[in-house]
Amino acid sequence: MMVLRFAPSPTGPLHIGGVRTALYNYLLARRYGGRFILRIEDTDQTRFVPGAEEYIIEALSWCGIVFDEGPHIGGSHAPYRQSERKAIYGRYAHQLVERGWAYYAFDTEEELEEMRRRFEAAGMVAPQYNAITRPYMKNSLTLPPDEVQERLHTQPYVIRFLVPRGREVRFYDEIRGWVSVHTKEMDDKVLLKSDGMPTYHLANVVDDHLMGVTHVIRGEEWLPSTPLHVLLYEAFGWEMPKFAHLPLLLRPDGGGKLSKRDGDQLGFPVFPLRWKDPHTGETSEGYRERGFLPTGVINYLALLGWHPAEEKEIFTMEELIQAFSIERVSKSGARFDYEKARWINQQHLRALPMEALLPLIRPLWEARQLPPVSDEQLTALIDIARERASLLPEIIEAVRFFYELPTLPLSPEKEAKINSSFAEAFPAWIAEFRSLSSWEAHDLEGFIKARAKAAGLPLGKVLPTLRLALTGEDAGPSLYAIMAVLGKAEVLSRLERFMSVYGVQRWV
RNA sequence: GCCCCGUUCGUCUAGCCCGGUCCAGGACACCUCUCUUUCAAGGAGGAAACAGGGGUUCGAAUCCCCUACGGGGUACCA
Repeated sequence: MMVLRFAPSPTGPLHIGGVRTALYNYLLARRYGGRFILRIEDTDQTRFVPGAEEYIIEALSWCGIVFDEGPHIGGSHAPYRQSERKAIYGRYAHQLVERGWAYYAFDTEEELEEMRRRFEAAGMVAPQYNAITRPYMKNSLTLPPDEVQERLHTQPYVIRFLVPRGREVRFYDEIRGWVSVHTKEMDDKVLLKSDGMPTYHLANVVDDHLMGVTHVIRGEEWLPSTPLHVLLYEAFGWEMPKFAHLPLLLRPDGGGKLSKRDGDQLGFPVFPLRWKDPHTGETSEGYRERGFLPTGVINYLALLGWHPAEEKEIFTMEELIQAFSIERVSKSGARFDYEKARWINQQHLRALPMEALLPLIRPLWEARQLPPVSDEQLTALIDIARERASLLPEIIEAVRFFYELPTLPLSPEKEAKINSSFAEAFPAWIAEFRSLSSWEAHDLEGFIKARAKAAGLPLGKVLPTLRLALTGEDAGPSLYAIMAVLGKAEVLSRLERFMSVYGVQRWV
């Protein structure tokens, strides 16, 4: 059975690139009826951020990405927080030492620093802990056995991987094909830190094995350390999962990968949900708060680096699951295009049935403390506005006329669009509106068209003035629909209000 | 510096593995026209790309090599 996992570290909010990684894992798991695990990689206790794990879970849940196992729901491989699995890694690390694949190292931070300085002075660019420098360091390979035993009991130590000499490590990446690296390019990475916690490399390999993970889909930043992971699988004698390294999400200006720190400095959110930094108190907006639909975000993200076999762009999650395949993921980094994300969201917004849209709009309406509206009224307003909205709040903005009287007098530019001959005829029109028996949009349209024709006025002169009088705007939804939702009394009152400012005398 | 990965319209990409059907297809954005009281939406059309150089071949976006550029990695971070 196929088993996939998403393994974020709770060092802050999950950014949009992380959501995409989770999504691809999820899609593949669902596509082949596999299991999907959430694992929290919190092995760096110094970087722990309160609330981050909860944020990650809520964000993915909002996106519609659901797990079969995880810290929030349990499962047969619990616990799912690496900090709670600490003892496991220690055992495996020592096992590697016994087998000769790893060794103890006692060098202090200062000694490591000193080593780097020395080798840099000798012309080395970025000295590493490897076959060349290792002999000069304090570790169980250079120190006499009794001293090693002594130090093991009296001072902190780490366990480092002993990179074998003279080997070409090859592995097949499902997206990139064969990748190979020579062990002379690798360094003796720390496997177990002096606080007893594992580093990512050890923890990820041990957990993936223990949890039966069959496919590791992660960001490209892990590609260079995959040879180490390959060697670890070999050292343990475990079967390797398949690897796929996703191209990175790049900043729109192309200058590097989209990072958490970019915040919404770029003019669009980089987080799924709003995040308030517990240390600085800074908040960053999320896609949810911007008014994106989760399906819209997911759809856009799916297309950022993956292309379906057919030329189709709008997908539901279910359709994505059916269409997804790792072979069609592209190799190169993708820049984030906020305009296209909006367009895709618009497509989803239009496809959303009213029953689903209404409960999304009502809380926004209420949060703005707008006048109370019945479901019928709100439905009518949404109907009027949804065609021209890409984001949820735009629906409310498009019906501003409903809850806000036009500002009179109008701006000079708008004033210039008032048709004087029609303004002159206003009193007569108002009287006739008042005597109308039906106030349905369709009937209003019929009446206005007929009445304009009779008066010899082109619609293009009548409607803009009427719109200005009723909404204070020179553009917007169908005027007949606007009149209908506004209701007869309100329309008449606004027309009279308009007349009181733009009375006939001004136009004679 | 070294190592790894990448490079098709402004952007996301199709095509590349299995050379000819590609004077390179789609989408967003842009421009024009159309519909419309207006703004959107819709419809029609347009401009817009194979990083450069060498090979291989009758023929290369597609295969090989080099160069350039971009990105990632190079921590007791993930």
